[in-house]
Amino acid sequence: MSGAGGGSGDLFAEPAQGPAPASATPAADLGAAARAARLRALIAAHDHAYYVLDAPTIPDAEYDRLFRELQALEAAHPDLATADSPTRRVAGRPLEGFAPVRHAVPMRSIRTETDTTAEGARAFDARVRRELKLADSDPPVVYAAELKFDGLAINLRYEAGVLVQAATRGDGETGEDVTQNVCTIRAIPLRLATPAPPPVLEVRGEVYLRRDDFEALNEAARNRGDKTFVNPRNAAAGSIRQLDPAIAAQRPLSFFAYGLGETQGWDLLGAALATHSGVLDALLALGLPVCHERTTGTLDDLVRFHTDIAARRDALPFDIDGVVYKVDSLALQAQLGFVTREPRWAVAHKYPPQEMLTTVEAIDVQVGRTGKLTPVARLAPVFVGGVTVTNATLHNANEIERKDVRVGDTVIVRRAGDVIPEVVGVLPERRPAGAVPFAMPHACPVCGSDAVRDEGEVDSRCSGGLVCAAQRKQALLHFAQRRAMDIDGLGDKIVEQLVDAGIVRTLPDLYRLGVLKLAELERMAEKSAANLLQAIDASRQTTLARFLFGLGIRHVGEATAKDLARHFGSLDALMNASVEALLQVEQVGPVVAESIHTFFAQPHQREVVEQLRACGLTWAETGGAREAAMAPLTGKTFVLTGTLPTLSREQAQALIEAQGGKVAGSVSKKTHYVVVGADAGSKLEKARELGIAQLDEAGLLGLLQNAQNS
DNA sequence: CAGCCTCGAGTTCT
DNA sequence: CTCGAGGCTG
Repeated sequence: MSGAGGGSGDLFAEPAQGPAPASATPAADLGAAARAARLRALIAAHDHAYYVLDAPTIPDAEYDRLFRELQALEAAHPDLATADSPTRRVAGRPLEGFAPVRHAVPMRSIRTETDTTAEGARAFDARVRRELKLADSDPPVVYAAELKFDGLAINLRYEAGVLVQAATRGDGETGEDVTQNVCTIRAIPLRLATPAPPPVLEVRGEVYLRRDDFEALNEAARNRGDKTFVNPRNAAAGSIRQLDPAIAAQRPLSFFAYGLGETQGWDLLGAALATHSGVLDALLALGLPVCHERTTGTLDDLVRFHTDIAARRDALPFDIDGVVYKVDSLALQAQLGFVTREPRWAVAHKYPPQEMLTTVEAIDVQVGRTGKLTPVARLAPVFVGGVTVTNATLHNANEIERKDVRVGDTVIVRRAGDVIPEVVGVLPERRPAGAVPFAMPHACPVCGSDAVRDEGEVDSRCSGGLVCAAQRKQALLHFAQRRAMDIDGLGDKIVEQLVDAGIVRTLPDLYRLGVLKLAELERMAEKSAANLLQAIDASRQTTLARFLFGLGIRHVGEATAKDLARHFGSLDALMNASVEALLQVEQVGPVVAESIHTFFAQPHQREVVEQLRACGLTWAETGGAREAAMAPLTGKTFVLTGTLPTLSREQAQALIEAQGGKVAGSVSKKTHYVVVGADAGSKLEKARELGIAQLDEAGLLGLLQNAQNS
């Protein structure tokens, strides 16, 4: 089916024409009426293409031009304005309140399956078969499965094909008239795309906000200093209940149709309407947006649908809170009927909620390796998205101020596609009396040194440096981590004790530990003490890059440490390098060069380095840049994706780097090769897009072999 | 100078 | 994984 305009082929290639002159003659009025009708059809067709088919047909500027021409025409000829004119989408006066609307057919809720696993579908199937008195030998029941959107349920009433009223669900019997606001939603056709519309057609569906539209909306609100919305659902509901339609018009709301209310003459439309899925197809043909994430089939298909959607839930462009199963045959639906107010032929099958309410019990301040003070919300434990959450970072003072999180507040916690819990927002109405705004401390909570927040910075930092026990602990943990010195068994619990007991104050102290000292610690039996000492001992033999990374110089991470090691070849060459010499290293600019130079200019740091060398730390040194330039893969950038058959990611990286190549984390134009393993994801797609050479493990090994021989 | 690309740093729970 | 900042490129 083509769009609302009726389907002539030149619809999208309308030549530009100016608005009709205001001082039109009666003859010109006839032209104006035809032109206005033409414009309405064009705009409706473009809206349909953009919002329903998701396939824009003209540039925004061109659309705006058509729209303004129609507005001008209708302003000049008020009698031309019609009920289905798209100009209705931006017009309208603020309301005093919403008029109640009694639903001709109640808007029922559907019961929720309690089992949240994919197997929950079986309980529904079993109930349906029992009600229908089907034997095991009878054929399987056919179902329709679709998404349960997290938005606001709306009833749209079309009379003779024109949208005349939109109402919220309310209590199911009586809702509110929100026609003006709903008219601003471009995805909703103001006129049905059929030459023979039924006398009455009520369409039910969900108004929602796409996640990206929600983010953009909040971003704009933030820039204006306005209050932001907590989640897309609240934003959608708030927009629909806006009294001023001009505001609602600016909210990028979307809509999906999923069912019917009252109908008159609808049954004349055809035989396809024997099933729920046929009804949805018919609604789509009438120009209404219907979500394409749906399926029909038997029980196994429902289970598969639930599993599939669960896996892709976070990647969907909008929030859902589950899936819905319906008996597809309308005849069977009628046979099943209702229990009290809920249909027996449908069930909502929800996923574990990704958002939950909890309370803030305290806001603590953590001190990081660089001295950064990070406020952390201690939460009453909540089970959200499959795990119990008790902590959530609040990032910095700006973030807290923006969300205005206070101790005692009830907050919404989310665990989105990433794993990391996040405080989404506060419910101000649940705030206890006397809750005070959070203030960042002006002294380090660990060592009491001044906490400084530089001009233009969002972070506060403890100025105590290594005097601060927190920073010392973090520095030790960083030094010991796998990608640095790789000291197995030196975790946060042990470091905590070592520092608090005053046994370890500096990095070299680690290498002077003995069994006797370790025996003083809790949870440190002979065996684990021996293991730890063994791990520390093994770490003496290392690489220059690991050692540099382990020192924790600001702005020197793993990649930069490798660049520095390759360029200078020896620690002494690096320690004595001038800022100018440091700037010669690739990826090192003024900020990084200054940071490195300052670090090694401090006698205290040079002392630490000397002591570490005296403790027996060694690594192979090279001739530096000139020698590195001889390596066969110098200047080549690789990206690893997926799982290789025999090599681990680390092994592959080491092999590439051994010959001067570099392994980057993401694919870009500058990538030379992408090494593709099993279950490769988005990186492979990107590589295809950019036409970058692909290697499998054998190809990589071949390349390395060739490079070595040449 | 703007926009792209990469790296560093911080974060939670099992 | 994500954000922000530093470095590089056109």
